Amino acid sequence: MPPYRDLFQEFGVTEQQWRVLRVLWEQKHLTSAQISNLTLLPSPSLVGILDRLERKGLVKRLRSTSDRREINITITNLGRELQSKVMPKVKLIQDQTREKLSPTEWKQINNILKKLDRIKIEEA
Amino acid sequence: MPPYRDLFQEFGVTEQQWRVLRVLWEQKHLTSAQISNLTLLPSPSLVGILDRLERKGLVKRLRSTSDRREINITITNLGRELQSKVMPKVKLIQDQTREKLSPTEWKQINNILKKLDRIKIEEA
DNA sequence: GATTTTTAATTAATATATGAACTATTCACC
DNA sequence: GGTGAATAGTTCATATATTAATTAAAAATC
Repeated sequence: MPPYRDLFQEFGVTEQQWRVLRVLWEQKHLTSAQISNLTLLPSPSLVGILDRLERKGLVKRLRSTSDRREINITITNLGRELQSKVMPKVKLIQDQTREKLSPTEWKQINNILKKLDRIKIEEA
Repeated sequence: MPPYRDLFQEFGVTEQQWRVLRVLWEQKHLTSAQISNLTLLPSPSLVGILDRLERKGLVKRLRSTSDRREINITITNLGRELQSKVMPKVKLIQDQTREKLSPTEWKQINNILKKLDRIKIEEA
């Protein structure tokens, strides 16, 4: 099993669920659309992902009072605890991955990916 | 909608279904396990993908007589027709993609991907 | 030759992706 | 100030991924 999935599974979340927690960690609250933009997860998928995160008590949903169409999503204390437990191990894996490429290759692939991302945006 | 998905949808197949047809195009028949290796599609997914391809009359399943555990999968004439209709348009899109990168960048990313692929195999 | 182990394909349960359609609000314009 | 267009979130139907479990057949071992 791939290293990240393996790690996350140990803590009972999936890779996509982690992506959501990750952006919620830094912003106090976000709407579903904002999370979708930050994580590139499609909003219909997000409904289920948030359901499952909520069921585990890792996030909370609160309807906005200013615009009653919006729903503010917040990470809970439990969610924060998870982050602090898992994040160090995530960093470890990241470092190991980066070490498998030379600094030059690392720069090259980042440039190319950036370039391809620009193309993607043009097409959208 | 991404260009390939867009194209395939016009002809009523998905990207994964196309990946299967693509490898069947060249070999007279393959087992599910062989298709899984060639396309990197997990075999449980393959069951459904082959079901849908079969329902559309694009492939056929035939139990092997030599080893009755195996099932030989063949592309039908209809499947072959689809290939010859769609393949030219696929090539067009491929060329357009390659043109968005310089020859140097193209080489760089291929080298890096090859390297990362080797890493993946090591981990497996 | 009967028992155990492997292997090929499948099923099952859960999670996610994709595209369309729908609901409730808000906004824009007349 | 009401009506139609835009927006946020959701639901729906279908397709696929993931992991574990299951079934049938073949191979290996004793």
